[in-house]
Amino acid sequence: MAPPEDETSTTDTPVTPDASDTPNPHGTKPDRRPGGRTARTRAQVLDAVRAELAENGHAGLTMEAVATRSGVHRATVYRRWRDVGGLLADLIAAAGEIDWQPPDTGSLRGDLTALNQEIQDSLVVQPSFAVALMAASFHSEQAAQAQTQLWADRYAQCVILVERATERGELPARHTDAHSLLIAATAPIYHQLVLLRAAPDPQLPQRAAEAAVLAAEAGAFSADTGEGR
Amino acid sequence: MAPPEDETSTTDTPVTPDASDTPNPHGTKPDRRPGGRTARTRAQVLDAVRAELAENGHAGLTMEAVATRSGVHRATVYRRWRDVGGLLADLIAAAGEIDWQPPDTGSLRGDLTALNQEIQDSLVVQPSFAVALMAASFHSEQAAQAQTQLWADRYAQCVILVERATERGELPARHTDAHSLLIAATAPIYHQLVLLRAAPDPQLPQRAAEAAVLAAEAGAFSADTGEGR
DNA sequence: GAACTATTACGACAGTTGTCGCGTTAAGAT
DNA sequence: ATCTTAACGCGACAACTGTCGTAATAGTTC
Repeated sequence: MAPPEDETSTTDTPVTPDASDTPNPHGTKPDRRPGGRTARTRAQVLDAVRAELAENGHAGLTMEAVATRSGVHRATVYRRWRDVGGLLADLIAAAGEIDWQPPDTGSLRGDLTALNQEIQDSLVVQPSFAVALMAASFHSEQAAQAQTQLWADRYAQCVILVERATERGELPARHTDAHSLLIAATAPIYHQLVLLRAAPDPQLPQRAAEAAVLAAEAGAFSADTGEGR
Repeated sequence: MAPPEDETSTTDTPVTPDASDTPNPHGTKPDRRPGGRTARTRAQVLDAVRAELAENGHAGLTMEAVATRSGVHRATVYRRWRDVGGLLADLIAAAGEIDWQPPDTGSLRGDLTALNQEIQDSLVVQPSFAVALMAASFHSEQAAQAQTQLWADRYAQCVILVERATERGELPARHTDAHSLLIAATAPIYHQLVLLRAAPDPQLPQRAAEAAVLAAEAGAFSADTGEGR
C-alpha cells in the first residue's frame, strides 16, 4: 500500500537508454520515438525530481529546479510533463514496474497491521512521495489521476488479504466487502498523520487494524448490510 | 464537524466597523489599531476571498485576485495575510464565532451518521472550503495550523456524543476512547472523497458510522486495549 | 549512409508573484 | 482639537512562471 519510494537512482549512469521500458510519459501522448535520447532525457529529469524531492521536499519541487538540475531545457520539461503533477505521475509510472506485494503474516490482523505500518512509514519518511503526490493532486489533474490509480491498484491487490482471512475462518462465511474493510483499516492512518498532523503513533497501525477486524467480525462489511463501497 | 461555510456576506455594507471582533489576523501580530479602517479592510478582503472561492474554486484563489476584487492594495494583503493559507485561516477565525453544535439524534448511530453526512456535504459542495483548506495546508504553515486546530476543536466538541451513548448504555460501560471512535467513523469519508476521489455515496455516512459503532461495541476503542489515540 | 522527422535546445517574450521604500491616511490617545 | 504612529496606498522592482517560434540534434526508416 505504501507508495513506491525511490528505487535506486540512475543518476550514476546518465547514459542509460533503458529502452526496455518507456511507456507513455504522462499517459496521453505516446512517444513515437522512445529510443535513446528521449529515454535519456526522461531518466535525467526523473532523477532530478527524486533529488529535488529529497533535498527540498515537495515544497521545493518546481519545474525550474528540475530543469536546471537535470540539464534539460525548461521548455522541454514543460512540453513533456506539463506541471509538477505530471512529473510525479511519471515517477509512479517509472517505478510501477517494481512489483509491490501485500503483506502475508498468516493472520488478518497481522496483515492489516503490516499494511498500516507501511502506510505510516510512507507518510512519515522525509521526503514523502505520498505527501508530495497528495499536495500536487489538488493542483494537477495528472497527479490526481495518478494518485487515484495508485491507490486503486494497491487496494485491488489487497483484496487477497480478505479472501485468505475468509478461507482461514477469521471472517464470517458470508461475503465481506474487501474494499470497505481495507478503507476502514487504513483511513485512520491518513486521517491522523495528514489531516490532523498528529505525531506518528507506533501503536496506531495495530490498533486501527484491530478495530477494523472487530467491525468485520461483527458483520459491518457484509455484502448486503454492511458499509458497502 | 463540517467546516464553516460562508456565513452571510458583509459586502453590502462596506462600512461595517464591526469592532466587536477583530482578533489577531493571522494569530501572530495582534492589531494595535483594530478599529475602523483596519476592520473595514479585513471585511473587504474576506468578502473577496469568499467570492473568489465561489467563482473559481480553490484553484483560482490567488493573492492577486483577492487584492484586485477587494480593492485593497496587493502589498497590504501580502503584509497582513502573507499567503493564501493565511487568508483561509483568517476566514476560519472570522466565522469561528458562529457556534457549531454536534448532532443529537438520540442514538450514537444516528449522531455519527449525521456527522458523516455533514462532512460529506462539506467536501462535495462547490466550492468546498474544507478542500481549499486542505490544499493550502500543504503549502502554508498558517493553513496547516488552522486546519489542525479546526478539526481538533470539532472532535473535542463531539466527545459529548460518545458520553451520551455510554450513558444510554449503547456502549460498553468501560471507558471508550472518544477520539479514536470518532476518527474511525469519519476517516473513511475523507479517504473516499479526497484521497480516492470517489463519487459521493449517499449510503456511505451511515455505513461508516455503523462499522465504527460495531467496533466500539466489540471494545475496539476501550481505554486500555483499543485503538488509542 | 542518406533522408525523414520526432524531439530537444535555444532565446525571447509577456504575465505573474512577492518584496521594498516612502509618502499618505486615519485610529487612538492626550 | 492636536499629536503620534499604526496601517494602508502607491509605484517600482527583481524573480519566477509558462509559452512560443525557430534552429539544431539525433532516432528511425529505407
